[in-house]
Amino acid sequence: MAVTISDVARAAGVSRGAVSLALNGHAGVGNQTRQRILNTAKTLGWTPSLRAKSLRSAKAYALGLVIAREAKLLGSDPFFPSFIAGVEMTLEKHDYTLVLTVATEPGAEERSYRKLADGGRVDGVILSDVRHDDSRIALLSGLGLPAVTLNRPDTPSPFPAVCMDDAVGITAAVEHLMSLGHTRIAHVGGEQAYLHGRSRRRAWGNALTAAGLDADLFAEADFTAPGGVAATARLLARKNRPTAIVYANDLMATAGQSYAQAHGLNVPGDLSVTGYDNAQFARYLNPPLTTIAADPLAWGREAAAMLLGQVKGTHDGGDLVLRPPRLVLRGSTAVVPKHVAAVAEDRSQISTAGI
Amino acid sequence: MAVTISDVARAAGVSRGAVSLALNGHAGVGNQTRQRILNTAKTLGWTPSLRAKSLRSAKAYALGLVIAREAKLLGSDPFFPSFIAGVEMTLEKHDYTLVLTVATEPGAEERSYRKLADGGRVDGVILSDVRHDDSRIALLSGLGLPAVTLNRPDTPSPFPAVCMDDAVGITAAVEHLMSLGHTRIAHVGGEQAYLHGRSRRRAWGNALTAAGLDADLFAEADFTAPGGVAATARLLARKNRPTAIVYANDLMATAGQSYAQAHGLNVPGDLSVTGYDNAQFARYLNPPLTTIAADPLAWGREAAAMLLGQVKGTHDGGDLVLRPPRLVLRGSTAVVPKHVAAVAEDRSQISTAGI
DNA sequence: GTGATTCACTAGATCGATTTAGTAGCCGTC
DNA sequence: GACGGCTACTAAATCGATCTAGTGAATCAC
Repeated sequence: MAVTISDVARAAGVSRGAVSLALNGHAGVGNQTRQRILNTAKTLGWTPSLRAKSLRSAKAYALGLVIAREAKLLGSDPFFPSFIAGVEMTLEKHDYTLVLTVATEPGAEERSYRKLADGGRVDGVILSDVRHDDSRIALLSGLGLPAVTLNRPDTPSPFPAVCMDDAVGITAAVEHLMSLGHTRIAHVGGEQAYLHGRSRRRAWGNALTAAGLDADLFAEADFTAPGGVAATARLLARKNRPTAIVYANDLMATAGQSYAQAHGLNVPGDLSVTGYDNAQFARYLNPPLTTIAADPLAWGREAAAMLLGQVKGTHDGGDLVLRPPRLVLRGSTAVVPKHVAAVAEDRSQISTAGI
Repeated sequence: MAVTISDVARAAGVSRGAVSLALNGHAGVGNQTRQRILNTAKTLGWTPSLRAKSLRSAKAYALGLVIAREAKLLGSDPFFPSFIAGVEMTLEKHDYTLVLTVATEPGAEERSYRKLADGGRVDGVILSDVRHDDSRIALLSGLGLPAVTLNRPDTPSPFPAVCMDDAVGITAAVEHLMSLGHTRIAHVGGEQAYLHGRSRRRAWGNALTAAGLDADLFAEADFTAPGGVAATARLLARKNRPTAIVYANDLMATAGQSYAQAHGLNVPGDLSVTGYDNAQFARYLNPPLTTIAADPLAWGREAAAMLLGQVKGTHDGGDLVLRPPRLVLRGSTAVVPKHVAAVAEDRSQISTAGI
């Protein structure tokens, strides 16, 4: 920090320009002079000032991530920490760092993006938790800030996307439950304002209708444990209660499973349950939770790589599709209870007869 | 970004210096000139270039946090996301941002600190997960980087600390268990290289010996679920198995409880269990987990505030002690099983007689 | 009424690196 | 031996803000 390029120049008896050329491996200095400069730089313990570099090159050497979450919800989200670890895996190979902003209040999100963009604190941002008709797309293109989105927005977006299809996992979960004889399969979804809330619901609905079943047992929640409890309570209070519930994340599944057990239902004997995320605690629940394992680490790694490419102008602009999450079978799913199966059998005969 | 202070100066018909004075509210420009400058700046949409400011003021306007964790462990830690949210609560009020680095490999940690310090990317760092004889203290003072530590290191440290005493909660947990009649109370600790691993163990031991009980049922683990399982297995395999286990975090408690149940033990009927962290899922376990609720949000908020004070030279150098975590009673703890209580009674009589 | 002081403002240096334009010296060539 | 072309380097501008020194004009004191 204290030692600058001028100090090196003086010590080596050359001009600042020569030092710059030597240190950056550019042509224009003779070999012995270059060596002398390199040696003195090393001896003096010179390190480049990122601040000077930034000003000169009009680059921040940093990428941004804005997380919009209520503060108290953040601790229970298994996604972001792993995702960020993935981002770092890419960044540590380059001379970039991650600037993280948490927007805990609704209005704070836009302010956060402006804060990152205005002063030129970052060279680009990763857009996560994409929402239906997401206003941030327009905001960022207005700000002229390069970006990469996690999954493709449902509005026209100038930014490339790194995609991980959550439909595949949900479809697998529903099909798994159907193969166990379930016909009344409910879904507790996250906020439908989020694209991943929507796509999970859609996948659930499609899998059911493709099998000729009704997709009517839906309850919207908010990805939180209390929300999961409330949604589960609504579903179980129905006259035609589900025999299986596909939750949009592990936290809601955990809370829902706990609620069902507290009300005398055996899981999976009376009710099968699946989650999403494969949180580490999920396999230690009682029963262990059948869930869907995504790969947030890879997602972070690739998103950062794509954004770097975007910033450096080497990215071609195309989307990248990652390997989809896979179903992890554990003890929270089992064959449909016999008496229910019998009833379902009756019904299906009746409905078949009715056609 | 495109519009600079020179543009404003030209448009307002004054010098760059005058614009700077006006925009920063310094004396030296007349009132009407100041207004004119402010207006033109607003009209042109000028925002200060953080890069130029940084170079000029030799400040980064950013604080750093290095998280050293294996990538796959990060998703299950309820501490950091909340902690970071707390840090942001403080930073968003100032013109600072958080630069986050994740060091997933052992050697990467020092590199991370150097990366933050060398280029002058941050003005200070928060030192978390303080270890016994922590080498980072010397590293950071060598680098001349201001810092704040979470809890006071056990080596002389020039940095102020924000402290949250985890002994209080553990002591409360042990006393709670003793009040339920337990005498064979084990502890599954985290790595003893961490100060919070040590202090929790010490608190457990002290509480037991203060009550005249032996603190011999200790098993070291690593804060992970598999580690919790292994440690629990070792404890339960002892001839004189514990009737209660105090775990150093919720994840290990969850895994341990699950292991005990899988091996035919009723929790809390045969074995009482307590955790630490009050992770959101903990109250939805079966049974709900008795645990210790810290306040990582407040910790982050105060640590950031202290570091900012440190950086700006307004901090007095003293430590700050936050309110200690509190015990949250749930269903995983209950009175000691009768037959065990009888045996314990016998023993205590014998040992008393032996004195 | 003259010297001192204050006010409002400007010119230019500065932070640390990169880059452009230019120069001195050397070699080769016709 | 004059010129072109090359290498190895230097001086100075540049990025965008801030800070220092200084200037001209107005005001004040005695």
